[in-house]
Amino acid sequence: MATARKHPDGAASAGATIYSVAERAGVSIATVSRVLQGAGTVSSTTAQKVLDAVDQLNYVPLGAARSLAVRHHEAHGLVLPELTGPYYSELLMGFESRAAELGQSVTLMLTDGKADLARAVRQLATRVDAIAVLGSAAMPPAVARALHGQKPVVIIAGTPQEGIESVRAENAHSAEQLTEHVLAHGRTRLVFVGDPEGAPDIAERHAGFVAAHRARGLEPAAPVRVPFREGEGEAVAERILAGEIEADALVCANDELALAIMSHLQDAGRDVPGEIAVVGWDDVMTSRYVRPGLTTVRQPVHELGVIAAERLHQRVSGALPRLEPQILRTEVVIRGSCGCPTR
Amino acid sequence: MATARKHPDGAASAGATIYSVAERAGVSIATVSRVLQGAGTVSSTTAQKVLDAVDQLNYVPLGAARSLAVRHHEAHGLVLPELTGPYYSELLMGFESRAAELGQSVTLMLTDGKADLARAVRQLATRVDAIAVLGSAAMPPAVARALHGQKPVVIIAGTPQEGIESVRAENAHSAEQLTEHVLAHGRTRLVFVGDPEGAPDIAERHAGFVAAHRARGLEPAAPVRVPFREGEGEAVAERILAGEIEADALVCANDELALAIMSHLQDAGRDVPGEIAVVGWDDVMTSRYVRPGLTTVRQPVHELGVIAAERLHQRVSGALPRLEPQILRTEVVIRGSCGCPTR
DNA sequence: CCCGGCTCTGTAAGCGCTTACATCTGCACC
DNA sequence: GGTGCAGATGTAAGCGCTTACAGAGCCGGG
Repeated sequence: MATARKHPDGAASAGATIYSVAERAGVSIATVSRVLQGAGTVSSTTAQKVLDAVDQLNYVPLGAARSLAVRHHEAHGLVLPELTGPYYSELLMGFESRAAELGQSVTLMLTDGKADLARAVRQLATRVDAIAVLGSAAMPPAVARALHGQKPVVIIAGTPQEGIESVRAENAHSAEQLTEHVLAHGRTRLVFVGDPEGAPDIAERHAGFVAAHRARGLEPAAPVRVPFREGEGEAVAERILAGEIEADALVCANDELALAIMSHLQDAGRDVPGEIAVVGWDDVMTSRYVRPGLTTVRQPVHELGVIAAERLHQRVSGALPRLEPQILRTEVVIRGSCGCPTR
Repeated sequence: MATARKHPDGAASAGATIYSVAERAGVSIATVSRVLQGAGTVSSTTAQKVLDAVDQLNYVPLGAARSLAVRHHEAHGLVLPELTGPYYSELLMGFESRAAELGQSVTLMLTDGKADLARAVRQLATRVDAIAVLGSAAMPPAVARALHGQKPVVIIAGTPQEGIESVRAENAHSAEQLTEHVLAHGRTRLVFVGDPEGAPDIAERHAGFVAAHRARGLEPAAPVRVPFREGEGEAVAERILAGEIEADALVCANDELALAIMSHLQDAGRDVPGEIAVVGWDDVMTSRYVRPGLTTVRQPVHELGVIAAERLHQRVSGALPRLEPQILRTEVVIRGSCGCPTR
């Protein structure tokens, strides 16, 4: 009846193992495992003994050992560029909540500021069953490809790559709608602010911008290519104030940019939207608070995260990759900065 | 010379193991491990053979197996309530960046909306070497205590608990300073908005609020106890508009609250700061953009995250817990909403 | 020419779990 | 009273790595 014990030490609570628990409860490690996993049949009196022992020893199973045995990490990886602004946070919240529901931990990796990205990603791949990557994350395509084939991968809001699953929000159509809305206000010199080559979704938004012009037989002006940094907004505003950029409406690639420009312009005494209209993208919190309210586009960011976690889990559970990109609907939010009297 | 191989299959690249790599490279698994870990001495020609094999098989080591062998997860856990607003994101970014520098992955858990918190935390404990918990995370103290003793724990911005390491930003003193600043503007009916019992840092801020009054021989009014939700701000504003709350200055527990109230008040035609001053806490992005700019307090949130990651790592590496709480300095940011002409 | 001491590589023993399979009860049934 | 079966438990074989230890070459010095 003596319990097998290659593990002589039963002391250190900090190092309690399934063996010490088994010994203390007077059962075999198999029984302990069964009780803890709720698998198999165990009499209730035995189960109680085990539970007591677990309690007394303050036993926490070693995840790595279980992972090795079951051959699953029970964890999903998420790769984001960074976390400023509400976009990524919201996405992460969606991802985490769904992953947790599915019993998966989430291991986060931020790419910005990382010296050796490839190494970091490879290291991540080592500890998770599947990985979701934000399209805008500065991830060498080669890395993404290497990952794929090793682990299920889904790309969020990025250019779909051959054979890699992807999910994103609709961009081009709403951009066209938004642009058309501004044009309908009678504006004629619209300028797109943001770098279409900087990220795939920006490219799409720009495409919508162009399409709206073409639909009216207009030729769109060249975009003002700037990165997302808040500081860039000021710079753009300066160029406008200096007359370097001529425009009566600005279609910005995101709200941060739009807000910075708008605020700077207003400080310089310009009338927004009177002299110049400004619209953004993302519907961040600030956009509701500034005056005039910023007209923008709302994306189902939270849901993007949820879906990514969901797909990952299904793939890990053996589902086949979904061939075509999943595209979620967005919504134009009209406030005052476009010229509408709304508020 | 034949390589040991209990593992007959050498096919499936998706399932490449150290055995298949070893076999392919014509060496033993020990050598493969040495090459990959950069430990021990391996001739460069052998190393190259291994590297080639790794490449061809697209081999990704199984983290769980390594963790089990080295008896470290090489991962830190971080428990936050949620991720809206810049506070938690910034913290997380600090945490992640430092953890990554130290070669640790970060596994994130969000408590809001989690049905079985205790279970979730226990599950987290299973997969990481150490855990940082945000003080405001709705974590049953019992859980925190159970964790502690199992794994190193640090509490961020929370009430220090017996024997548990903690790090936070200074609150009481800056709150006193901020309050005194408002009082110095000649305001007499200040009201604290926020629930001192809701979170330990709020309690401290309230204490500072009270102290500033006492220092002038004034008796502070009772706080308006409301939670953080943005919606609550509107409700408070309504109560002020209705004359239910009498005040010529509002000291709010955080910026979200302050902004919501201020914006609502302004929409109703009230003059801020003319009729009523409003100050907040956190210096979120929006606070720079609204007019008047919101006077607030800036905390070294990023650094809080960095330090937490740092301490965790040191503890895992055998360092003793730091006895007294580490307290970081904050900074009052004066803008216009307090009555200053600044801008 | 032998030997000590390198350098490089292989052998094998775990790390702490899960789980298929074997074993052992006890009990209902004939 | 024997048979069969279901329920409860134990046995032991891995899961894929790391690493202490040992062995095999090889070099130079005495």
